[in-house]
Amino acid sequence: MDPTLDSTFAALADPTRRAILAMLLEDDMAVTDVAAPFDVSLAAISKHLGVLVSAGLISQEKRGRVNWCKLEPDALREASGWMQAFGQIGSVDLDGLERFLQQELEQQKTTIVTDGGQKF
Amino acid sequence: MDPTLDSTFAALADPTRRAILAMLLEDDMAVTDVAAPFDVSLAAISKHLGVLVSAGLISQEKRGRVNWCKLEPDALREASGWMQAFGQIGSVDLDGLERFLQQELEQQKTTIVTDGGQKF
DNA sequence: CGCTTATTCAACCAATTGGTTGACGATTGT
DNA sequence: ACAATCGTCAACCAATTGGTTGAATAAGCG
Repeated sequence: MDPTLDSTFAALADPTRRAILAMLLEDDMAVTDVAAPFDVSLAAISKHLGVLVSAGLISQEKRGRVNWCKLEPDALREASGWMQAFGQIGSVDLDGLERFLQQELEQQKTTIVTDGGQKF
Repeated sequence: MDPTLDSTFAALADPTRRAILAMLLEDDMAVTDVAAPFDVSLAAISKHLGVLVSAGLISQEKRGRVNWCKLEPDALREASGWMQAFGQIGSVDLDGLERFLQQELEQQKTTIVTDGGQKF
């Protein structure tokens, strides 16, 4: 609703929410399907999705009884722009980024599978 | 101490801490000088600086009785990369990234990494 | 040595966060 | 009509966060 830098960074600070974003990168998903790989309650995931909606990082559209979640990557632009102010970062190697992204996604899934839902 | 994406984003989620980082962009500063423009106690700023140190976004070096704060922009690199991976997907190479993710998923199904080292 | 400056520490407080469970409204299928 | 499914809501709980104040530590100064 009021996507600020605060809410964007706060939303990204949680690994479960970052994993959700990575999942939504591949396809729009129903809330239940988003929740499936995680070892927390559906209500907890519903809350996480609410945080992501508030930050403008995803949108939800209810069709029938299914609430579809859709990535809104534009919301990252403002936060990304803030970081560009720190010019020292330099240009980005996209291949490296993809590997990095994939690694985190994979680590999320691995943690979920092997860790029995411990806190990460 | 163990700068993760979690701690980096969490540190950036606070506007006071972002302002501190912007100040340190121009010069290294003593804690007292960092605190000067803010309308909160020195102890509060000291805590904020502690959060930034834990996230690896700054370092502190005590010379005499003055604790100098120095920006460490490297810590922003992986966070910035994570975000830009999303931000550029729509305009750049969504299909390519999806193929990459899918391919890597298949590859890593066999080599399950239980990396406790939490690099991200 | 004693005063002042610089900074952290410790205890406390209110608000927020991430999680739970159970009840509930709404939609779909038989 | 009835039951199952989808998802949110409300109440609760423990841990964390951002803030306070006051005492404590440490270093420079006259």
